[in-house]
Amino acid sequence: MKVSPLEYEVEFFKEKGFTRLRGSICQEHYWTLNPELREPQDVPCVDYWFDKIPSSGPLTVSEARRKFIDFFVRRGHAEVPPRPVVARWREDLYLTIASIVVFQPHVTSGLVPPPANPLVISQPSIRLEDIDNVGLTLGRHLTIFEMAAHHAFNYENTYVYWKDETVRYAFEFFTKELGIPGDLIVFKESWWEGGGNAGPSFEVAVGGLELATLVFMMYKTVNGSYERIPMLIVDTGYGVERMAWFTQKTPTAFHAIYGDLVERARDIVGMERPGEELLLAARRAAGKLDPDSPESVKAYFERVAREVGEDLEKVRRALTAEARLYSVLDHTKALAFMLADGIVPSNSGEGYLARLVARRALRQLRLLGSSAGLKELVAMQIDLWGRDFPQLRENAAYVLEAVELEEARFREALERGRRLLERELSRARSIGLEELVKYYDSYGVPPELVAEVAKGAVVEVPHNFYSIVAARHRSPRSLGKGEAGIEERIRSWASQFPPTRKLYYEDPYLRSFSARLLGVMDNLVVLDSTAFYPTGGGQVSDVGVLRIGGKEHRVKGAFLVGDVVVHELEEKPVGGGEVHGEIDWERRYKIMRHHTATHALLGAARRVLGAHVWQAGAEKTEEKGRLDITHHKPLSREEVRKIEELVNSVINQRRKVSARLMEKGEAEAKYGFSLYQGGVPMSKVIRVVEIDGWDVEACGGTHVSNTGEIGGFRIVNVERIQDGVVRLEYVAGTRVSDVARAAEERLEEIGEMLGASRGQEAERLKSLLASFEELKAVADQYRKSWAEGVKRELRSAEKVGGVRLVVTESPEQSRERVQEALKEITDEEPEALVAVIMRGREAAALEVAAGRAAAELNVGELVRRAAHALGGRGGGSRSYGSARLPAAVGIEEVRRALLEALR
RNA sequence: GGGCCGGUAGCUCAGCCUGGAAGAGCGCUCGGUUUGCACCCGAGAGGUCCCGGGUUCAAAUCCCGGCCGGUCCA
Repeated sequence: MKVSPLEYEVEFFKEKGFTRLRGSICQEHYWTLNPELREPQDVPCVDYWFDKIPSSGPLTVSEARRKFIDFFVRRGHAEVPPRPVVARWREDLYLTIASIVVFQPHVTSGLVPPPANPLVISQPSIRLEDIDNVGLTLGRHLTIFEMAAHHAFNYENTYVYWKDETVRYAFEFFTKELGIPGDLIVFKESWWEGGGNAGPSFEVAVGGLELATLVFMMYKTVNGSYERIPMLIVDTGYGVERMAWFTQKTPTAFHAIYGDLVERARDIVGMERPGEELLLAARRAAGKLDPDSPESVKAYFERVAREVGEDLEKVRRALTAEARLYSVLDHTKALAFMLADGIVPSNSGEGYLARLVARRALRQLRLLGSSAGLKELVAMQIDLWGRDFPQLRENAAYVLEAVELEEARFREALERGRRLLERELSRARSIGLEELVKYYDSYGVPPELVAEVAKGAVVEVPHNFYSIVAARHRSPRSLGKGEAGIEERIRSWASQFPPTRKLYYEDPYLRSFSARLLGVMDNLVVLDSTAFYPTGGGQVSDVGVLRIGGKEHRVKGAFLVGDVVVHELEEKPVGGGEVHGEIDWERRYKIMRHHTATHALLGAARRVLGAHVWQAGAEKTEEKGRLDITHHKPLSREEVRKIEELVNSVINQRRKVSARLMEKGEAEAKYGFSLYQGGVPMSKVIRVVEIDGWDVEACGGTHVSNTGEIGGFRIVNVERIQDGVVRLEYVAGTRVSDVARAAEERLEEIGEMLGASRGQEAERLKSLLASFEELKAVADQYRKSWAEGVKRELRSAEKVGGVRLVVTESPEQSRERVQEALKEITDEEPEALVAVIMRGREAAALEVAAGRAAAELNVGELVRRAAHALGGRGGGSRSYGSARLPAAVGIEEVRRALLEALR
């Protein structure tokens, strides 16, 4: 888009005497007080030289954050606490990647007012797209960072502030709070786009380091063009870690962020400390380093080597090792935050992202030649950041256990891969690119490990290895989800009606009601109010009857289109006006019990297993409830029992269950994001269901009013349905009795089959098994004597063409048994040629085997010819054959055919 | 949610491409040898070839469907 220069003309610049210049290398426009600054002072146009720029004194990450927040609080901004790094309130994002994410989509779309306006926040954020560059750039790339931000939301009728004030704040903060000389601060003109929005922006850079981005969100992107949105949003992002780096002037950002943790981690890994000179030279050069370009990386190493007067290889090795150490620090911090916010590592969803980070950290450790584990490092991160982020300490036990488990899994995967690879190598094959990709993609073995195991037999690993892998995964775009497959025709018809009054919310115990008929299309009916609960939130819809025009119609179900409840009848009704409805109450009550039981169960599971337990799916029907929860390992019998007992005691405590509508922001502030167990409602007001002192969730279902009404609870099945997800199935209320009866009836049935009286089933089965063993032994005896008989017959049989032929019938119909017997006979009688007929109803099967002395015979061919002569088909190998013959074939007939074929 | 790999003895796996009597190593049991600890020799037990269907005279093997595990990517 062609951006008008007017977008960047700010009153403050004129007032202060800023000039607009254009860089000679980077060709971008920027605003400065100092025309001597020939470039916009940003990577990759200049070296880092911020260490030469004065500041008001070194700040830790924690201090820089505090300073920022206090500055804006003093200027009328309200402090908003940070959210989790897992974006639970977003359906389209796994991780919180910026502070603005906190306010999307509800605030930015204008649906919900912000918690304060203007506001200030410091939001821990995680971005994984640059994970491979972490470390090498000495801190420009991080997976986890804090984005400090002040936001202002300007509505059509409420103006807060816009560009001018935002730029003033930035200038004032950097000069007064950080002590940066104003003539070294550069505002580079830029354009920002993301999440469907766009707008002009300034990148604020000092001495090569970009310290902040000031975005003025004012467009939305529509098919590649821009449309003004009614809101004007000030979206800023100040890098807290960069402020710490800038003020501490340490060789790398990691030293500024982690302090002495860098050296402690170095000791754990067992690395030498590089000379200060090397790191300082690296920092100067890192400003122009483009980690995605092999040429730029090469030039970077060469320049550092030249400046410190060292051997290039030595420098490359030292800096690569440093980069690995730094990325281990970065990844262990990201992992601590991800796990503490409740991610369970798995092979899909956000769980996979945690696994990705853990495995990359482990790989870096391996490449450093260290056998150190992640656990100790993660524990150190919890220690370092736990004061500012208490969730780290609260969930430390789970975090460390999950880390340990991930490590074990990775080791197992590598072990498996190593065995496969060694086998492959023993077949003296060389390892090419194709194999490298296969080992990584299918078995999780990174290419450098393949190279290590395969030694010389491996091709070079291409630098774009991971994009080669990624290319294999490019899949056709998935279809847009659409609202659960409701036909467009129905959708547009239904949406013309006013919202249905939801009587099932006003009184979940309402069984019958009167309403006015608003519309009919085929068998679909819309009323002005209804007690029929429409399918949603994992709760199945009600069924029942509607009396329309004097005739009763069965209601098969109901569903929601927007705010309109659509009833699905068995046939099209006639007439209209007053309608009387009645729901199937027995069914509904069972569903309500299961639904409330689900909430009680989730509360119990979180208490027994930990706060990382989240609902991963649920269904409540008349028969049973089903709840999928995130958890990193299978539940023990003991844990299941504890959870069940806990739910039953909640039932006995007769806790109050209440549902009420709350302002979204208010509910979040009061209860946290564990509200959103079943997804995030896109509305200003949400319905909050609370079991007093036990569980609070945003939920649109119907519930009993007291846990006592659940009436009883029994977990009937537990299974692991996916890595990191455990499924619980359970029944409540009178269904407990149904399930108990069904179990009893099953036992009775078994008892009857066993002929055992009540309570004697196990004894009876034991003795039956004993007699079964006895019978098996007897059958073996018979088999043996049958085989002996065949052998006797063989010995007395006439020798024809070097073999003795016996044709006989088997009392058993099992191919396998006959083969077993034939094997024994032919092993013992080398000259044997034995044919066994097994007679079935439709056809007879023939099995023929020969002993060793009959080696020159081709049994398969023999059988093929004989079978053909007898009107069947057959074949086989040199020593064994089988055929299918007409059912009535006689022994003598078979003998003659075989003899015929023999000559 | 999708791609790729896999499921055979207690364990680790071969056999599958090219259909024809289910194998190896380790472990286990017994016997011998030895009496220095991953010793050697011999014998033996141990199988729903993941499940279901199809093709075929014949399926661990080929085809279809399902279940389970691993792994990479959204």
